[in-house]
Amino acid sequence: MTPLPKDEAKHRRIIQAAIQVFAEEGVSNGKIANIAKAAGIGKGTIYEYFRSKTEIFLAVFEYYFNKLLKGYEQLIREDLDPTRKIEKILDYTFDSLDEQLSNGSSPDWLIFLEIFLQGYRNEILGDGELLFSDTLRKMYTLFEPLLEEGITAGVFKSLETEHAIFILFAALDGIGLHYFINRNHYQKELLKTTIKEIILHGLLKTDSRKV
Amino acid sequence: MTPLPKDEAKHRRIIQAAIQVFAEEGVSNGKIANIAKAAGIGKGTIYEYFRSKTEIFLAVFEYYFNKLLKGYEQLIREDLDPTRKIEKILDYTFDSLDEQLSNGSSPDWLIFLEIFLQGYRNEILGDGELLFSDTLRKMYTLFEPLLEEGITAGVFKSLETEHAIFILFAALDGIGLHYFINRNHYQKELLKTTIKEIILHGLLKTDSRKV
Amino acid sequence: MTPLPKDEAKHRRIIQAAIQVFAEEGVSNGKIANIAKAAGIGKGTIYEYFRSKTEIFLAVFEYYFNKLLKGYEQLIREDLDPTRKIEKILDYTFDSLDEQLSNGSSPDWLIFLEIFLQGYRNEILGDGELLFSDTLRKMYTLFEPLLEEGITAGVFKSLETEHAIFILFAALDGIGLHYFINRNHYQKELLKTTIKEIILHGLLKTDSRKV
Amino acid sequence: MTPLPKDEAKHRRIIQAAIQVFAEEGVSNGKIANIAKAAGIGKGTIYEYFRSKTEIFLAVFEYYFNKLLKGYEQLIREDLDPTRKIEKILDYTFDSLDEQLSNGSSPDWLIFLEIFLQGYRNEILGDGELLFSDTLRKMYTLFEPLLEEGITAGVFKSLETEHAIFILFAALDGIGLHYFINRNHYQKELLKTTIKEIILHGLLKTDSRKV
DNA sequence: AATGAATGAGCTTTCATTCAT
DNA sequence: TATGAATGAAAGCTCATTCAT
Repeated sequence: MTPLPKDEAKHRRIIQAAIQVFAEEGVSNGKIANIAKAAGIGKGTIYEYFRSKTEIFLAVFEYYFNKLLKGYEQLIREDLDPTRKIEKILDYTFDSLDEQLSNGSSPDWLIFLEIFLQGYRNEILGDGELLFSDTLRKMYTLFEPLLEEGITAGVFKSLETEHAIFILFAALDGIGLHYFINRNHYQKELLKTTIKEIILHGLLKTDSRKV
Repeated sequence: MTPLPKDEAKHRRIIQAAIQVFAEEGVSNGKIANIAKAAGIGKGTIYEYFRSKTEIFLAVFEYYFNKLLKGYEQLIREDLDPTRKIEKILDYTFDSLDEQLSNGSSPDWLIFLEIFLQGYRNEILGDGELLFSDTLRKMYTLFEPLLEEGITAGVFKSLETEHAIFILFAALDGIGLHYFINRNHYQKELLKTTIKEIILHGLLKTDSRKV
Repeated sequence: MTPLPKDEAKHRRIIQAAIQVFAEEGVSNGKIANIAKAAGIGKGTIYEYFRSKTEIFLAVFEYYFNKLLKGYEQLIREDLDPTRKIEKILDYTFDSLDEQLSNGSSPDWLIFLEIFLQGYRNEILGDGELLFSDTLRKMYTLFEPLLEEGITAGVFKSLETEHAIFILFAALDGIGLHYFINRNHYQKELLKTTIKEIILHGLLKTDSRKV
Repeated sequence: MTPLPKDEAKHRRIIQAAIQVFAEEGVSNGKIANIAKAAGIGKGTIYEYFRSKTEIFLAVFEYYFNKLLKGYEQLIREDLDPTRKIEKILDYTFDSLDEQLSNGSSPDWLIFLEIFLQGYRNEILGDGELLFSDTLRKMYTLFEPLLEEGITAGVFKSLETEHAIFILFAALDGIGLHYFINRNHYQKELLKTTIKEIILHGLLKTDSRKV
């Protein structure tokens, strides 16, 4: 009850086709027939590789998740001081969004979100495994060492890491999403600088608490 | 192409019913028949008030948007110093999320997001009016005076307001969404304090730039 | 979870259409679309009256069962001596088969059998309620009083009624089925006489056991 | 349009596999893929031995028919008086049914019937050769000598053999089928005795016609 | 104005059959 | 000769929408 995939390349092609179709038609609106057409295969062939539409959802979700994870993991492993790393993570997020958009303009982020929402609702409603919120938390934890490193080094404030990292990731996600939606109305570089400024140095001009 | 509604109360009841159904079944999965049932009216009657399911989407979206807008507008109009206002906005966001969840736990935020995604996709693809991204920007602008006030008063740094406010709102949205999804894994009060700390005073322990 | 049927007449019309289609195409081969067409309604309408194809099976089965039951019940209630009743039951079986065949020649008996087989298999395999074999036994019991009456009256041998009646009914069923299949190769009247002869007086010329 | 089979053993293995699959899934529901799996060969190989699923049906039918025929033929050829032969035929029918059921409980009789029904319907509807009802009559004739022998010997009444044998076989078939379905509710030995009693000596206590 | 029975386009999924290897 | 990946016709079922009452 797992070994369906035969031709690994075709398996990937179907996922790519699904992404394309979901991007154009929406996730719960995306038709299997169109995925097949986009993949250049017969409708029935889809079912040689995936047991159901839901299984395609999950595969697409996993694909994105791993892509995201890999990108961030690499950054976090780099030998840089924590402040610089945060800056790079921010830059990376914006840049990879832009890249996605130029590469055919398929709004990947939305697909991810849409699958997530659908899966998450099922999760709440009792069906489905606790996949989605767990997955998300796996993402947060990825960033924890970064924060801990900075705190240990005495560069960052000694915030409660678990909650602080949640905030940073969630904020980044929100900013990414909104940037994506409004990409034509804001200047990327200015956004990047401003975010760094606020996150690193805060909104207040003078820190009234300093001794 | 506008004057359908006759009985204003019934019109509202349908929207409420739609929210309830969308919350339980998802937006593109929510059935008109169930909306009618939840509203206590006949299936056909829905079509006396809305021309199509899409029109219901939009009405629900508008309803949420106005609710959000009203909540934030009120806060922004209050006679408080800008720093305190930002704190109240944060508190309000978390508290109203919690309230939504306790009131029957129907995940309103998700509905908003789901409708948004769907509408936004159509926007990109050329159908549909430029409603969604414009709407969003209307939201941002709401916060602008708050920032300007703080800058003028010399309390906030003199950031480029348009971009700064975009960031603050987007971050808040992301944090709200993730909090919603993970509400059982984090402590609300600790989150609130940490967010304020980071946004207001920044992540760095000592501001190397201070004179 | 029962009150689907609205228009009783249409409900019956669908069952009739199903019988017709099952007769022509077979039970598991009979298409919903064709049932709809035969009933002169839309495909979707079927599902306003039946939740699934299986539910149509069962309704058709029930229809036949009740028809059979009613026919035999009436005969058994008649005020005749037991021997004569057995003869009438036999006559009735043959005559109603012939009537079915002349009325458009749709082989109802086969449909009954086919549904039975399908349902019975599911029964064996664990799905499905113990409907079919129970139903069948309800049929047998119907004939029990007839036998008991004859025994009490000293006309029939004192056989173990439960088993004897099983045999008589099963034999009748078999004979009915085979007659149906071979109706053009045998003479009805001769069959009827011969059956009565064998069942009532036995195959042996001289009953060697007689005292 | 006949010479497909190459490897006789594999041909038989496919038939056996088909029986197994039909027994579990039903005839029109039985999947070629599963037959192949059960036969331990590739799906495509089936088509080297059979042109279509229908051809498999027919082969299975033929297989059963020959098995039945052989069993009864053997009994009829035995050197016993006609009365005893009838008794043995009855015993044999019950015993081989029981044996089938204990041998993995696959309901072979049902498969035979199901294929028969399907084939017979096509026969009626004009497709298909006149295979099924002819086949059945071949079965009846098998028993004719038995009856003739008894009549000639003066043991049996001088009934019209063709019709009488039809009745005896049809009754036996019905009894077999019903016994199969209700095998847990009746006592085999009691059934056997009662059947013999009724068939041989008739239902009536005193034969009023005897001189 | 309100209804819900009727509808059919359209969806996912299945599976007998083909055919390149 | 044997295979199983590929296929698409076809089937059951859903549901937004219509419209007679």
